[in-house]
Amino acid sequence: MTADVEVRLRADARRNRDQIIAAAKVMFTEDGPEVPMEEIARRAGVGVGTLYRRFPDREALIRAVAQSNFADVLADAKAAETEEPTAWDAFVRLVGRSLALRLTLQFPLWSLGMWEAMRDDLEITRFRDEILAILDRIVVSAQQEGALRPDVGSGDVAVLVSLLLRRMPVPTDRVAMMTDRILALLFDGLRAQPGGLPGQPITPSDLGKD
Amino acid sequence: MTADVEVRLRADARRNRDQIIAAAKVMFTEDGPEVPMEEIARRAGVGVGTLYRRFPDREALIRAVAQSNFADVLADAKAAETEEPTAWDAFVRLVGRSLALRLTLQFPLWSLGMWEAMRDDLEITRFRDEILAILDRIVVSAQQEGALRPDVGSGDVAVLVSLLLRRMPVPTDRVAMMTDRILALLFDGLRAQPGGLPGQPITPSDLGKD
Amino acid sequence: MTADVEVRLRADARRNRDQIIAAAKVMFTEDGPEVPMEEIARRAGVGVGTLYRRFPDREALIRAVAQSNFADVLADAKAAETEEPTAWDAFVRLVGRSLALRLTLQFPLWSLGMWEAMRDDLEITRFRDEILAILDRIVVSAQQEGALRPDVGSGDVAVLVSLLLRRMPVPTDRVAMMTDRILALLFDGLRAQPGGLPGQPITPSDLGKD
Amino acid sequence: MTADVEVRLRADARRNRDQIIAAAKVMFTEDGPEVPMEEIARRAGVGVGTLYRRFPDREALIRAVAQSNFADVLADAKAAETEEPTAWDAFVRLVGRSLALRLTLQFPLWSLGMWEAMRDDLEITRFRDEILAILDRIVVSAQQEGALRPDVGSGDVAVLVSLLLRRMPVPTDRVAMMTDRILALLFDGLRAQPGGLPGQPITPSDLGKD
DNA sequence: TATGAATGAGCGTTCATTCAT
DNA sequence: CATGAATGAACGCTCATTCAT
Repeated sequence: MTADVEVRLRADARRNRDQIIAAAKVMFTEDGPEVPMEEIARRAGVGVGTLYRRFPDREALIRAVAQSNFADVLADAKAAETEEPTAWDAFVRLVGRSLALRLTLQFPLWSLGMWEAMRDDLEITRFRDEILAILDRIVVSAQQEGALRPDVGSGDVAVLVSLLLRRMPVPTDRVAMMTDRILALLFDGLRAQPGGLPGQPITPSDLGKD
Repeated sequence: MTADVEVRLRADARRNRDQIIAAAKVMFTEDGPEVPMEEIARRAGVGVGTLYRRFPDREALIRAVAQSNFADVLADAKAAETEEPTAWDAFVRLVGRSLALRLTLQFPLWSLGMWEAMRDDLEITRFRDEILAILDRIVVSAQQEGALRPDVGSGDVAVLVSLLLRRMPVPTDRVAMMTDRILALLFDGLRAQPGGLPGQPITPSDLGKD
Repeated sequence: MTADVEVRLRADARRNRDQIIAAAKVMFTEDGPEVPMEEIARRAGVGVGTLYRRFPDREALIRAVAQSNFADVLADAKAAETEEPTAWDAFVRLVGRSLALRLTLQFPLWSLGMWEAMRDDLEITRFRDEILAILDRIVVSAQQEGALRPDVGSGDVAVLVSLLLRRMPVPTDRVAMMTDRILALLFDGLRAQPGGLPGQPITPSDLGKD
Repeated sequence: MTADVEVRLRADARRNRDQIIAAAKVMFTEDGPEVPMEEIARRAGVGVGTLYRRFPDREALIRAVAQSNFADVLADAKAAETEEPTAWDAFVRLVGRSLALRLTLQFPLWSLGMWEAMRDDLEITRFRDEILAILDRIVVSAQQEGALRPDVGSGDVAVLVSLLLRRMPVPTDRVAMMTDRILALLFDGLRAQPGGLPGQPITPSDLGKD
């Protein structure tokens, strides 16, 4: 019974927490990392105080949102790896179709401070490492399949995608088509076999040392 | 004499204006679009009052900086078109080597409001149209040369580049190499002849309607 | 059975109340009258809600703490009066050695509002009157003994002590010695017989009219 | 002419600064160190922004007020030393009659943090050292005159006074008389020759090491 | 006209108090 | 009756913009 009460309480708190993160995810994505905390609270249907009870400051909230995003990406990556017939298919699905990936990647680009905050977050680091490990497996397999050019590393892919998948400030109805074309161009570039790329393939550990 | 005085004043004012824009260009690039106006003024060596005399508000200043950037890009584009032996070379130079282009492109991505402000600025629109016209000529020529795949439009290129050329939040010594590799991948994709891209080539007028 | 339960509850409640007051006493003394209520509750090992159930607001809690302090002082005063051989000894013990007195006296000095709150508290007033009555008896006796100068009233002593016995913001190891010296100076002043003090001796009833 | 303009500007700013400090002095004294900054600004007749332009944060303002207070005390101390016929007279005047001293002394008692902030302020330290040096001279002279007991140091006096001269939370009309009586008691204690005080005389350098 | 002082709205954050569980 | 989650008012501080000099 006591347990029951506590579970109920937790359920409530949990729901609030989730609502806050959901609201923050939307508002950060729409309005950038400086949206007034009060707006986030309003959108989540709670008071500011509640928001601050769960997340002591803005950075904590951002980290929580990032964790949530990374968790989604990890799920996507796992699904892509296990469900697709070829590594290239998995690659295309993960890079080209993961909405979670898109949302996640525009996050750390906000500012250097944010980048660092996220790098120091253990949870996020863990997610990131897992994701990169999966991506690395996919890249290597796709190269063994002969579908992906051999002179790229999974780090190249990560950088490329992180640069590419950001919100375009154009009317939304056009974004979809544009994005598809850009991705197609990108895949063509990644498939091409010819001459070498400059420098060395970028690996996950290159990124890790940032 | 009066004229003389006025001319002098104008020279002074001109210098102030230029210093302010130069300072703003640096600080916007380094610290984003929300740097305190007073910092910009300090860096320009003038008082805030002077800044506000020249640019009634932040948006006006941003527009002025953008104009200046676009003018630089236009100069780059003209030089590329006239000085390079082939259209493909001009294309690579403009897209891959124009620092002005890079700086310019990270600008309108700051926010939707900024994008709109710039679209409504007559001067900027003029620059932009000229730039896109040149880019379009280069693209068409490069396609006639057989160097550039025929199923892309100059709008594709503009979008691709605008997404690609942004500051990466990684240590600077690594950025150069990463950028080179990404650009090489991109050019390979653009060179590839194979199957079609989805949708229709994006043209300058597509972008104009945003 | 119901009675039993209620008695049990009362015992519980009583214990909670005591813990809260004990915690508050410590924290008010250490951190001043504005310590967050939640900290007090945490230290007392109860939830804020419980604290507020017992004490409707901060002032109520402060009054309760003050009552407790005054009760301790009264006990000290009674003990001093009955246990010491001479009135002067009782006087020195009460004024110079009563820790309860010291703690109590830094209390009402916090603010005028607090002072008034305490003056309007019937319980506190009763304690205070009893304490002052004892002090007055001691003062008169000590004067009859010839030990204490005749031109002071117990009110003088009360005022003097209330000003004197406050925490000094210096490293604690030095405080003890300083306090001893100050008290010795004070007692010398009180013992001295010479010329008159200005004004009239301050009596308990003078204080009562504040 | 330019100079003239600048002087005018400075005069304005100076006046604002002075008004802010004056207001802060009053409000800190009346309401403690946590009065809302906005109240201080209102009382000074300026906006919050102006206040923050001059004093980057609350601590800076407090330090400025303290400096001003200490400067006043120093002036009082100098006047007492030069104008009074005997060292004992100077002593009584400084300790017993300096309003500036009274106001100053309730300052550092607010909190440990404040005490430290003031100790790290070079300006304040300088004033303090000068004041203590004068007090020390006065104490020594008064002892040579035979008026002041020889077993106290100027540090004893400083501590005693700092404890003694604080606002009493009683109706103002009674404060004056009470204070006079307390001071008279104190002076009697200081004059008395009998037995020794415990510990060693407290010197300015003892205080300096706090 | 250039300056920088003044203003005040706005956001982050804390905490007293209330109330659902 | 205990708990601790939720609320929102209040205050610190920043900065865009205005305006006196």
